[in-house]
Amino acid sequence: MAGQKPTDAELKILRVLWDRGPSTVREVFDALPDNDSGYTTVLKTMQIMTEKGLVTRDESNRSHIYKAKHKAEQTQRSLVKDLAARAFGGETNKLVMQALRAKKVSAAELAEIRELLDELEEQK
Amino acid sequence: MAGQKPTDAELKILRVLWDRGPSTVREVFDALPDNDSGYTTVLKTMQIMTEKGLVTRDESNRSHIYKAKHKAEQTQRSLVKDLAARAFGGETNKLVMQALRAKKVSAAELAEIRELLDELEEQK
DNA sequence: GCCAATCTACGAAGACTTTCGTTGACAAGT
DNA sequence: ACTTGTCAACGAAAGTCTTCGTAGATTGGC
Repeated sequence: MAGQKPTDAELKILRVLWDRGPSTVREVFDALPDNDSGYTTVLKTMQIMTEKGLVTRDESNRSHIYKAKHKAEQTQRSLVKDLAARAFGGETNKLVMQALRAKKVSAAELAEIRELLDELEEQK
Repeated sequence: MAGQKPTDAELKILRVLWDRGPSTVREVFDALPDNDSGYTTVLKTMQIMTEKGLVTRDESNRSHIYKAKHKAEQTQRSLVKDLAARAFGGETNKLVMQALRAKKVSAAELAEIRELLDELEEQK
């Protein structure tokens, strides 16, 4: 019941909706980085996302207003879980370590992660 | 030139090859958890992986011996990077934090992550 | 040598994703 | 009212992924 996994094109659209909040197709289209696909492509994809339940829409105006069904954090977390399962046999800690090595993380960000670690350890 | 992203079925096979080392199709097939696909399906997928350059194979015996082209860490890291880009706008630290919240990580694992943080900080 | 088992190779079917052209409804301006 | 522009809806095309049936080659046992 966690809602299914968005495809690449769907995820791009979700990211716009998370950023902007409820939006029309036109607004999403304009906000998409690197206009690599046409307006009707975006429209079609958003219609499919509605069928799948990834977004909801308000049809009371001519320009329908679309809204992401799940918060960014929820979807992101399930994507991370999915990758952990598929590529790391569920060993989330391995995923974390690879992520940390994959790209430079600033000192401030490292500190933030440390705080989270503290918090998680307190919960025991 | 980092080699492309493996699909779901391909990743399952790669995980077996990483575990077992160079293997025949039969060995991979037998090692696959939850035999959800037939022998020829696995064979076909591995042939495609050869074309794509995800694996190499030694054809000197009748049973060809397949080998993952890239090490687990390389592929895993690029998968993590890819997810960070697609779902987190490249903010790897956000991905790390979601991962840590997504699933319980044992105390020992937390400690391991702390060590890595120390190491990364020393590199400055 | 012959039969059965095992292997590679090929091709095609079905599902899913992404793409966009076209159509018809509606709106706004003149 | 007429024209122009914007919108949702539909359907079809192309690409990819996963599936497996079938065919042909090779090996091993009898």
